[in-house]
Amino acid sequence: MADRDLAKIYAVAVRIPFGRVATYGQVATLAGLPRRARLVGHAMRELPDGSNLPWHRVINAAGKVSRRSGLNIGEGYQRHLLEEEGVVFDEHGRTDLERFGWDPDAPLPRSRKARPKR
DNA sequence: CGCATGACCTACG
DNA sequence: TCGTAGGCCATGC
Repeated sequence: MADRDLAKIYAVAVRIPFGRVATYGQVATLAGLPRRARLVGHAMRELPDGSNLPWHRVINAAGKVSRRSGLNIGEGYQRHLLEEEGVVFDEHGRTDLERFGWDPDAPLPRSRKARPKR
């Protein structure tokens, strides 16, 4: 059922740490849905506004914030939220997945090890 | 039930 | 990095 898959997606999305971003494919894979990145997109689209889910931390594989169909919520709203978390965007509206990309192997990089330096 | 669309991804050039 | 092509699947008409 779709609802069950959506629950997995939400479970993964809520795990995205502060100041980090994850791609649809990544979330889908972590949710146990390798080829269902599109489903993640639909899941986000169906998300209510007052949701506690960090949907703004979910972006596409290109490192850019995806544009919702038809009316978008605002000019760079998602980008603003990410910037508030410390995520930096370049002129192309793209972010560095190498630095801000969420590493499932390093859920909490509170110490050294996974240093997002580059 | 079939067709078109979509907050997408991967592969190839 | 970008453009094109193929694929996946839920949702709406």
